Amino acid sequence: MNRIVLVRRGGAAVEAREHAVDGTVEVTRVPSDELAGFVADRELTPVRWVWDDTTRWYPALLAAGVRVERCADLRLSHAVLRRSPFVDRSLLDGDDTTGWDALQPVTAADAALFPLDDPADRLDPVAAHDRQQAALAASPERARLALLLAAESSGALAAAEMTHAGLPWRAEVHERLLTGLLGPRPASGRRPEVLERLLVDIREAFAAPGLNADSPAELLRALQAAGLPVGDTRSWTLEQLDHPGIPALLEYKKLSRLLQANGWNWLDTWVRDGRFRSWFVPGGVVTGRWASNGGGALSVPTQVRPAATADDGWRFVVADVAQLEPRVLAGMSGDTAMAEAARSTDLYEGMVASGAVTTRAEAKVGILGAMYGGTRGESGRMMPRLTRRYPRAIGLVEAAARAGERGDVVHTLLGRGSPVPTGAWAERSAELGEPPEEGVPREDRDRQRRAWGRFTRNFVVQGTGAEWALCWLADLRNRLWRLGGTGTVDQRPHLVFFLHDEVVVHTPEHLADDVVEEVRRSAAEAGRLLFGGFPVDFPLDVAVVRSWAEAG
DNA sequence: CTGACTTGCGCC
DNA sequence: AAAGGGCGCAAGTCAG
Repeated sequence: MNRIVLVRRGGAAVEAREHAVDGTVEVTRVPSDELAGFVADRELTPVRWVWDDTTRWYPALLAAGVRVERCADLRLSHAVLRRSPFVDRSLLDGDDTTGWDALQPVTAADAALFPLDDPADRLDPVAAHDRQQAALAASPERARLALLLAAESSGALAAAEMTHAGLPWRAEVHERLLTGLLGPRPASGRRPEVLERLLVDIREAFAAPGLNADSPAELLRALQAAGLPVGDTRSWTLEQLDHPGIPALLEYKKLSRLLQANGWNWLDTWVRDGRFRSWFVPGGVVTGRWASNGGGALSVPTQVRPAATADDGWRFVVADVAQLEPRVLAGMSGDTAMAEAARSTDLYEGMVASGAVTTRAEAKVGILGAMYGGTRGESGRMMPRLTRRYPRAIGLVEAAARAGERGDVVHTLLGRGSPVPTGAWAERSAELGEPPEEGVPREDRDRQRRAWGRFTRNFVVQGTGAEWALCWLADLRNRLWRLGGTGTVDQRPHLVFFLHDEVVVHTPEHLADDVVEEVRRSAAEAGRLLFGGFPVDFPLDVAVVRSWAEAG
């Protein structure tokens, strides 16, 4: 398949360098205002677009109604390759390597700034692409790495499309919900009346007339003055207390949180024209998970999800994977016993059925403890039994933890590397018998060492889970496009939300059943891509709904 | 005053 | 004795 490298040449033109499979290169100068038409034309036959950064190219193409099938995102690929233990990093060295290291994605908030002085314009995408291809070709694990890079780049396309489309959101539903819980929208700077009433009760109950319940420090002093033995003001802590003022305080905290995080200001800021508009940030987390920017898109509370409602004549298809990470762990470790338990729709029940544990609660706490490094209490007690039953799965996370504690780098199945640890505990000089850094007590260093081990333990599972999800998303994106017939991305079934192990597709109602089918097929395909013939299942919970709140 | 940090809580 | 991973966000707090 031909690759076309796009290079900005000032604001007015783009240079398109088409690399044919036989090695020849054809260079075309395209005026910027003709780029969308050029891309649309070349998309008629398979091609891979190579560009410095999807967030710098794709939004404008989408705005012009042009969708691309595949790309190579040099910024994201660079980030993966620079850290991968599968890569000879010296092959990536060039004059502008540090520039690629530092390159940040852009969001619409920056858009006004970046054409004038964009650091990306000081980078050479042609040379970077050559170096990346050479590094990939020289890797002993190039098949896995190539899959990771393709998935990462597809994710970048999906993210831009989701950002472009926005999540359907009915402001009037959201407002009704707020008014019902908090009272009418107050004047700016005032508390809603329900909060005011609760505050009166709280002040009275704790004999603290001027108390500002939004101040943790002030609140803590008031609680302690009332004789309550607390060291913080978390809801979970307060729930343990027996005091007549606590119910009102808990209610206040809950409603206050709703107001601050997803209240009227949130609506004003993030919802426009019936869409919640935030930015998905592929590769925003070291493990490979996505981050988000704006409106807290990764933590939309279930409380306000009723407002996420499909357009008239459309539906949401909401799908999530049950227990993604334990299944991924079974697959990547080749643990047949755990994979057997994963044959069940509920992996934890599968563990009970096999006799590994007695109750589902035990299974859950044990597995989560194994993946997060919890060794206290219940989950700690489960470990010997789990280790006997699932030696390869538990062995894999234990090895990752030990490697992290030594200061070593660990990697995901497809080769994403963990960061190199910094900090006094990780100084290699300590191993060479040199005195440890002044002023850092041994206990502190040991605690930091174990904390890093928990991070690397989780990294391998969370990161491989993110790879599975990326493959799922990438394959689903293409299947949805093929379902659609004609029209732009948001006129066909299209992704509107993605969060670690869950997707939401917005689709014309008559295609909803087809979308369900494609969601399932793409999940199966993701399993094949990562684990080949190894028999580990990824069952989905799928719902066709009008509102996001109806799912799950 | 701004900016950096802390606290607390939402999501997976 | 203590020992649970990853985020984003808003408000409060505090130093400069």
